[in-house]
Amino acid sequence: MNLKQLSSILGLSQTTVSRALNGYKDVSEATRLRVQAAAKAHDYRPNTRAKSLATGRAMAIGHVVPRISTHAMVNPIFADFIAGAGETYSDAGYEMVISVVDAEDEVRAYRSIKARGSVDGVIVSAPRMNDPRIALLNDIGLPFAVHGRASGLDLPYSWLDVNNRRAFRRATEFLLDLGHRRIALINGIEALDFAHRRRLGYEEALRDRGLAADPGLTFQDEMTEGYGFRAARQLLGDADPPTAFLVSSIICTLGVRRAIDEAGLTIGRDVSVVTHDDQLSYLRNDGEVPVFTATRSSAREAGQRLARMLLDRLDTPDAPVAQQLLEAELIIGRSTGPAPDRMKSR
Amino acid sequence: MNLKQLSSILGLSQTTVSRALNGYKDVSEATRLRVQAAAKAHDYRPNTRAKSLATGRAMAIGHVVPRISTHAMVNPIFADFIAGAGETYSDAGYEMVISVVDAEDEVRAYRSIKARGSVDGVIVSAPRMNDPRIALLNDIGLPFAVHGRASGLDLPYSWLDVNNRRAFRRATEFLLDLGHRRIALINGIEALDFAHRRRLGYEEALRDRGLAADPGLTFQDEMTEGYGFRAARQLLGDADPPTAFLVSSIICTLGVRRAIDEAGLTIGRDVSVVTHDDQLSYLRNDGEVPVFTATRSSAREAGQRLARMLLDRLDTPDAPVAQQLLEAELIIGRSTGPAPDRMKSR
DNA sequence: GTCCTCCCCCAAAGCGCTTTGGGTCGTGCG
DNA sequence: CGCACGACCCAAAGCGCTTTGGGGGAGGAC
Repeated sequence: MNLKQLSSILGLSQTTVSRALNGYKDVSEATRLRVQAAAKAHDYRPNTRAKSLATGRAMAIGHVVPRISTHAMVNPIFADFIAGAGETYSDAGYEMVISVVDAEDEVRAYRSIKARGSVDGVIVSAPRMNDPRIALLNDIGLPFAVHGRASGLDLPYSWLDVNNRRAFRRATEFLLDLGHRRIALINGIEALDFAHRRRLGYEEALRDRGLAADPGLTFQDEMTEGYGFRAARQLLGDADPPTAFLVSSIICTLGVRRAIDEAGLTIGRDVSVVTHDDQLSYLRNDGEVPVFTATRSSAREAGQRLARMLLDRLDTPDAPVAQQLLEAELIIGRSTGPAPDRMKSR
Repeated sequence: MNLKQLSSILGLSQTTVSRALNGYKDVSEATRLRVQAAAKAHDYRPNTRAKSLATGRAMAIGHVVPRISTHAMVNPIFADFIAGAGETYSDAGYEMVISVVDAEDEVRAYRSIKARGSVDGVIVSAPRMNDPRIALLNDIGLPFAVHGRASGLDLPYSWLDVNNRRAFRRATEFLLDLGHRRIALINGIEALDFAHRRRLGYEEALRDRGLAADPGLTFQDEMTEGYGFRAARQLLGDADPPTAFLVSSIICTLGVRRAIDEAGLTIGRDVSVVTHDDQLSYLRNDGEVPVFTATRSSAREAGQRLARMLLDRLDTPDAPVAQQLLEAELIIGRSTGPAPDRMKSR
């Protein structure tokens, strides 16, 4: 069923039917109702491709996910984030298109997306420091919004970020208040902006107490369970092991917990752990008393909000860029306790 | 830069330029090269919307993810699966569009997808027993391929599945061989086909040894960490607790491990655990000796293969439906050992 | 009666591409 | 020489929609 058929059934012109369905003024209430009824009866939906060709709007938002040819990684946070964004899109009548592109030529990919015109805008994920994509997108005029920020750029652009620096600063202070002095940081890859900011927060808190960050206590890598395990195992085998771990992802934290268990230590008593918790739906860290003390911020909600932000931008392209900084809550769970050293020294 | 502009620059007709770029016969090698060079120089890409309107092919595949309004869940397996599929699409010049739809009216959603014509086919995930979507898609003539199967239907359709029954049968036999008699099954929701089949495999293995499945030992739910924890905690508190756990997802297994740890038991000695392992990229269960004994099958690879299957189907719609049954490997890790009861009884 | 407004409605152009159905050469063959 | 046939190329139609730019008719004001 297409417009032509529908309008001939109704004995009206395509113009009138189109206007009736799209809520234009120039059509009597009576015919509008008649058209709507017929559309529903025949289950008519305008063909997306034709519609977007005519209007110039694709009614779709792109998400570009880089494919690292060497090491195939799918961030589980991505799933929750996507789900949140997807809900917003679907409510607004938009579709979500995901392009998997070789990380090597992301630039080409964005140009191509623009030229092919299959989306109205894109969400940029996992910005690096001085991320070149932002300038590029500004250049080619493809609307976008960034999940995170890019330190070092002073271009204006729309973003939504968690206050990673403050969150990790608070988490570190919390551990310091408990008497911990050797605090390990199991971070994400620090070329990524969020990880960089988390380290800044960690270092600030230490510095404020007159402590220097021990480079031997900080790790950075792709935030897998295995990485968490290996880093923690190594640290716990040291001559002067940390009494607390600050971990960038709950996935990673699972590995840290495994290493602690294997070392025969008890979490929350012998060793404290604070994690960042993106509230992944399959890995909830909640309940009356959560398992892990955590800086908490919902990836799904971030997806919803950022999608909204981009859609608003498409509606009013001339509005100033929007920026949202979300604060992570510090949730006290059962994985933290007073530093054991301190108790001995009493 | 569009076709019109490009062809006027070249002093050729749009027809010729189009044919040159699309590899048609009717154009001399000289002009073809000239056209290709110009296209590259001006970074020309045909507009997707116009192209698909003209050809009738959207060059996109849809994935429909249901949104459960009450309980928002994002299966982390989905992320890996999607990533695999996305790679295949991108290599084939296809895009992936994800529609988040209210679970209540999935039927309407599929009809709408067909009518709007924004994709050439869809992947159906998480089929239930007698899943109505399959007949529906056959009816409306939207090409599709299913990740899993739907017990109870004898329609022909394309699918790719893991041999869940055999995998869980083998896993159960493995535990039985170790002397375990009380084996808990921490399953997914058994209205979903894969979970149903896993239970069948579990029951078959028990029956073959003359054992009846104890209903008190089997659980089913959304496969979260929390569910695994609660189920295992409850079971371990029983008067006659199981000596082994068979778990449907590694996420769930993390919760089971937590419960076992909290009960002061040692995994692989006091309690054995076998899990299904989808080889999630952030939760690898590998290394020389994996942590968990597992039935292993890659979600990402499934995505790649199923995508390929659907694309092939689009190319040759009249070919018979394709079906692939993958076998899961049984990987022996450190989470299993002889049943403790048996040792006592020596 | 005439003119002007509204109110509804429509024909046709246009979005950027593919594809049909010719055209125009030049060449080889009888 | 004339004809058939390839090899190249092109104009125009068409994909299904939106939108421009009217146009007819009813009603009100003069």
